[in-house]
Amino acid sequence: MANRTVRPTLTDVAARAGVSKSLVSLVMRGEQGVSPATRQRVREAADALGYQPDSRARLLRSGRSRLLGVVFGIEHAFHVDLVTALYTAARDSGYELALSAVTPERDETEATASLLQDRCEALIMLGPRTPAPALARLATRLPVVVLARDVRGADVIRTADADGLRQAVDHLAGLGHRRIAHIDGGRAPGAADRRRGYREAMHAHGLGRHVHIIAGGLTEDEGATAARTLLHQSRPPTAITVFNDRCATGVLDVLVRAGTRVPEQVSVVGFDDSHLARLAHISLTTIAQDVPTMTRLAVARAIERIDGLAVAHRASVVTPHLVIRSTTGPVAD
Amino acid sequence: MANRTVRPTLTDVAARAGVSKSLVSLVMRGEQGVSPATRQRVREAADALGYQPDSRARLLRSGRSRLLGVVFGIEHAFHVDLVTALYTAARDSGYELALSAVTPERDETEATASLLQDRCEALIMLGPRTPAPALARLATRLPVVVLARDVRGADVIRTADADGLRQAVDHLAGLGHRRIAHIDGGRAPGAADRRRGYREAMHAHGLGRHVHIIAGGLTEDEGATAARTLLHQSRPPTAITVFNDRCATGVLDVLVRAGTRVPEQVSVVGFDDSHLARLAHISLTTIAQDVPTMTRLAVARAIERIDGLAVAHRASVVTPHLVIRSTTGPVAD
DNA sequence: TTGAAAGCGCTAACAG
DNA sequence: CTGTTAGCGCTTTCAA
Repeated sequence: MANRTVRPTLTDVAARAGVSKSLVSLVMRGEQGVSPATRQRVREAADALGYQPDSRARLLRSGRSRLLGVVFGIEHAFHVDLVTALYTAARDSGYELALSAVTPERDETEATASLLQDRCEALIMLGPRTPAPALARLATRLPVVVLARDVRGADVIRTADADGLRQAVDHLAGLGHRRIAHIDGGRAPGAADRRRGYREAMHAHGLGRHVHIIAGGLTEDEGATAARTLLHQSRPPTAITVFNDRCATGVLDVLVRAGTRVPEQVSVVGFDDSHLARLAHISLTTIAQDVPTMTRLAVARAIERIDGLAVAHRASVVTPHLVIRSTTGPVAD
Repeated sequence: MANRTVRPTLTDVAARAGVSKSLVSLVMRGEQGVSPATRQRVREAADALGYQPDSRARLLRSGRSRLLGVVFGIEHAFHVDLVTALYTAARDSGYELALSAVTPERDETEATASLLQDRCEALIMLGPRTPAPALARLATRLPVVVLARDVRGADVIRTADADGLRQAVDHLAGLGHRRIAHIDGGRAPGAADRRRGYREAMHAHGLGRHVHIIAGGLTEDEGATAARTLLHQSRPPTAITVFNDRCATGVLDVLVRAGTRVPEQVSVVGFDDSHLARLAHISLTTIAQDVPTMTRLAVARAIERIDGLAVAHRASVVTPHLVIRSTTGPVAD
């Protein structure tokens, strides 16, 4: 046979402690109304047996799973930051997180389906790519909180993307930059708003004729490609705002390799303040999404809905803030 | 009340189809011995109600969870690659993956405990930091497969670390390099073997007196620090082997910023072949761990143990291979 | 081929 | 404070 030891059940513990199952149940859950002596004996019996409650049975009986499903893209640096913070946010909520990763070979549909089978009570989806109607349909079955994407028919927690880019442009303009470019995120969630924020801020600073948007993307490679395009121009920009940190990392790399000094010759601003930006050797000036607030809101919203509180789907917009590091400086002239 | 729809149960489907619960159960599991007509009616009823089996109840009854628990460090690039591959490896195994992340605020103990509560049938642990005795104790309770770390008392799937570094040194020596340094991984899993492999290979090439090991680590920042140390030496090496890709990325960055051309002046070799190494703008020569093989072995080993097949704990050592990209070249003189 | 009944490990009423 | 009972949604005998 296997080396698998049969796991002790609540009944085993009860037998060993010489009490009823109910008492053991109460003790294990830390409920009140058990004499200290009994509590003590039960604890000892449980420890001796190495008893661990079976969450499946527990949840089956109580009709709930106390599980919050999280769908995330495991290769996205920012999602990783969000998941990390979600664990913290959920810590004292009475709910556990059930992770389901989207990988190149495992799509969102699959990731979601497995969470549904686990009877998660709500879904928190990070930057989902699922079409809005499908998302809305899903939201009729269980509470769905969408993070980092704007969509109707579900609860949304997102960053004020346009405002973030405004802050970036304000910062650069304040440093004297005029030729400020934007490497965008294409069709990625939030990209349209960030483009708009950039454009509006440029106009607000009277830099309308310097508006310059280049196709980028979410990845390092896409950033690198865009940066090369920029370098080959007759009059390259003195500052670049980039869709996200990951993409900005690619941009930085190309600049440095080309011998362009950052920030002396070109300033670069990212977006997200993901762990990438904080790396000492990158030290990227960026627009920080307020991850603790966003994740706290996401968990709170999910629970509200589970409790049947919220009625209409709401969108919470969280303000980002500028974090100045080493990739921005005064314009050289 | 909440917008939560009560999920239909097997009983609901049975009622609607006008058959017994047993039949529905058989149909849902695709078992034989049900007339086509009945099968058809049950299918329709299930679809009409949007029925989805409750995995918890199913597993409770059958006494199994068919779950493989995975403990991983969400911030480690290589773990992310492994998790991605594990999903693929487990796809047709009849088991599902249950992910539990280790974060700065959620340690391995906590990550493991939640998996145990879910009654995972086996644990796959990626580069665990848990002390060997604790790991061995855990392995007496359920099958534990350790990936990317060598430890007694559990099943181990790991890369031939020393051999990997030998390949790196062979490659560099073949390019004419003599002053080859090694930035190590300190106490990280595998670091000792990689150090040893480096040292042995250097001696094998008659380069014993050039052996030069510098304290590094697993992260970009640690690599950057080590690289700076190296640059400040009177006679810097012409080639550097680095503990892993992540650390090598930090090394590269410092070199490039210092105006050192790679590979013209200094060659760099990483380890892992994580997605970082493949980024076009990094294009790091590296020692590739055979991720598909390792993950396939890990899943297979876990299942063997669950089935009670394997007896003694075994260590499977997978051979890595050199992937030549753009960070290595002939020595300049 | 189909159905009835038992029970997985646990919690929630309720009674003592 | 403690024990008894019933049953969560499902699978699994066992009979029909």
